[in-house]
Amino acid sequence: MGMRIGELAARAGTTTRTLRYYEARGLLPARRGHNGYRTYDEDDLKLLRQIRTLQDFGFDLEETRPFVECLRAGHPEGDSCPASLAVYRRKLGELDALIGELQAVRAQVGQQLERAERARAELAADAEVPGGPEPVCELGGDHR
Amino acid sequence: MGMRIGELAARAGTTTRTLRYYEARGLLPARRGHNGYRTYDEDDLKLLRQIRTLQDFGFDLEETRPFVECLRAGHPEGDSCPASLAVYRRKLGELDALIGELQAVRAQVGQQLERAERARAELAADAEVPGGPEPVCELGGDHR
DNA sequence: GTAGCCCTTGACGCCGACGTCAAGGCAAGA
DNA sequence: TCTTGCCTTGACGTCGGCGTCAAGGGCTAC
Repeated sequence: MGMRIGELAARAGTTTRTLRYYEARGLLPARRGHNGYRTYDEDDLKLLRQIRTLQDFGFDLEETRPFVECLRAGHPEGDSCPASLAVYRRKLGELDALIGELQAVRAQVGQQLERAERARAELAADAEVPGGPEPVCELGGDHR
Repeated sequence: MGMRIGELAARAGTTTRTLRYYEARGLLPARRGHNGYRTYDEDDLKLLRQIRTLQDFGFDLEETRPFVECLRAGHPEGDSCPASLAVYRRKLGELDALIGELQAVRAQVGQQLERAERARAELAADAEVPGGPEPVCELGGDHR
């Protein structure tokens, strides 16, 4: 029934280093066999998968703790407890805020790009009038 | 006309440490006075403001380099050069990709939250039938 | 016995953009 | 002269989530 750290890591698609790190952080403690080896069971795999899923969502390790504790308290899902739901909600707020900021930045950068492109177009057009097209600025850009 | 590092930092709303860091990175070299003090002028302030603006947009320091070099080459704006426009475009792509990922995560987390809330609602409803409402799980959550 | 694989702990490395502290120099005002 | 305030260089600390290396122990197969 039990497995050692290498197998657990492989089954969760992660590394032994990561598991030891989680243990050091108190997130995924391990039992020890007679020889000092860490021993895990299927429940640990479930905990670990919960952590990894949330990590993939961009949750901090600390934010996964309520989910892990909820599972260890015997609940069917990591998000069966209010503390986990609270983390979900907080994360949604953070995501919305971040997405909003990034969209604002995206708009600003887009405007800057358009403005700069218009400025270069005007320079090019001006150059047509006097004495033929002259190069404007070739600092490292478009070549190749 | 010249100013020392403290004044430049204050006028740009940053710190002396930051300016020394930029200099170490070769981004904002400084002349030196007779006593070894760094000396800056209004052009340096302009360079610095360009860097800070881009940093606020989330650009890496290295990504600001083409803008700085463009200004130092005598162009009116940091984005008057093709290399700068290339950075703009690359950044737009990165932003779009990132925003897309975050929106996908947001949707997933939203679904998880709804599912978990429904599950709890069903548990609460089930509890109504037998012998009155019983507490479901109070691990650290909603209190206060 | 010995090769080979897995395990153990400990500890330093990484990345980016600085913060923070230490020890000392220069200039100006009281 | 002494204090005050700004300046200098150098170097270590921060944060998260591990990667990577070192030195050594355990167990199995041959």
